[in-house]
Amino acid sequence: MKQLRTVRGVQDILPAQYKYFKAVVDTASLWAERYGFKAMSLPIIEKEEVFKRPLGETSDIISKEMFTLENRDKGEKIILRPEATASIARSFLQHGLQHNLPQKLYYWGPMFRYERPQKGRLRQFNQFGVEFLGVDDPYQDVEIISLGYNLLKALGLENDVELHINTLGDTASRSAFREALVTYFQSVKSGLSEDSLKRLEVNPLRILDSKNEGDQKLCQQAPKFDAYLSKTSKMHFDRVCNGLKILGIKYIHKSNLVRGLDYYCHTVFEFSTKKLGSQGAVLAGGRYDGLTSYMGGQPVEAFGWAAGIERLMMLLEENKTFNLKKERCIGVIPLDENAEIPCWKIAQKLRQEGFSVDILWKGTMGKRLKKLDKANVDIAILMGEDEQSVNKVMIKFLKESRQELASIDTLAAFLKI
RNA sequence: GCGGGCGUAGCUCAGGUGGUUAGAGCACCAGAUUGUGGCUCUGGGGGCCGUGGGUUCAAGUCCCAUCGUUCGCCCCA
Repeated sequence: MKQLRTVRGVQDILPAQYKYFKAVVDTASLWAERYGFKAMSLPIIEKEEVFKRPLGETSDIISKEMFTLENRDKGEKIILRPEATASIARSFLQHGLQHNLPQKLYYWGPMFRYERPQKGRLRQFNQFGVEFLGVDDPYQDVEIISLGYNLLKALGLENDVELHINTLGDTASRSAFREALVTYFQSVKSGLSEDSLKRLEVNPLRILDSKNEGDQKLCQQAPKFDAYLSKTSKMHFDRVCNGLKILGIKYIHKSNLVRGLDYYCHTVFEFSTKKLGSQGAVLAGGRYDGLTSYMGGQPVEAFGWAAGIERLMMLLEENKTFNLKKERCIGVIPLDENAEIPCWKIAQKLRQEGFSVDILWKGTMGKRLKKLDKANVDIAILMGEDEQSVNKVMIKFLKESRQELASIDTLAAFLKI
């Protein structure tokens, strides 16, 4: 029989890696809560419409990366969510959260995109995200970016990433600029690369960050966004930059930073790394004031970001400067049959006292100690005939190569020191 | 979706121009060690050489396809 394996582009995360995954989620949750965000959970399946308009029909995610399902009884189309910001907006409207602004929400969970797999790019991957709804002050943009910064710093990754920011302006500025770009690039169309010809149709702003040399040359002569930015857009962005300076967060203004999703406006940013090949973005987001109105609700100003948990996990694994929390754990070894039940009771009691305890029922003492040593366990508790006769156990401190007898009744107190 | 590299033991990898029973290190198991782990030594188990087809007297090795992975493009977390 053929060996069963995971489907393309998805992965198991075994305990050896999961500890890093958990470190990312725990650290991110901790920091989100320090900023006043509240956790919530969203479904993995949604109606297609939740994403279609907000992300844009022509976006890659909608046009070619959706996992679709059929809802059997109604024949309606269901999709596996490709991201969660639109889900948040849907949930926000569904439950009337706009009546209690602002809302600070965070979530994490799997997302699905039908892409060509690569290192750091999976078809099922996990994102951790925060969304701040009901705020228009540019300093709040900075506040949320600083949460991302603090998270990366807490993970010991601040030297692995760069912060890139840009503004997409308001709708009017952006469409004026877009028009100017289209006019310009139409006039030099013959010099554009094949990819950029497509971009000209789908997302002309994208031509600006083309890696093609010919495109880049043409871009030098292209209209500049600055000339089309409205006064308020400019002020917004200046204030964001100023806020970052106030908090001492280094950034690079990349005027060609564009997001592929329609719902973004004004500030967009990404923390990106060079250590993951072409999958550089580890934590990215921006402002999306119009998102709720795409769904038929009142417009609500909002700012948020999402981080790729697996990408951060990979950086963490490589970096090694991050200290994983390790609980002190104990292994209990009954040396003969008579010791089994007393040992079991001891283990139960210690667990109730808050210790992590494993019982090793079988094997020679040497084998069992060896197992504990390999598992990096701190303390072994041994009980054989000798100990039982005096109502004690042997406590072995594996890291310190010493052991001493301890009374069973006062064991928990003894170990807590 | 497009172009390139790579798939040999659980892991990391050797296996010139095709030629006996496919190797190493680490890991695993057992013993040296019948109440004491780490160190050392000795032995052992493990392989449809990713899969399918083809060329050949003969394929881990060459060819084709396919799947997976990886790098770049695209895109993105």
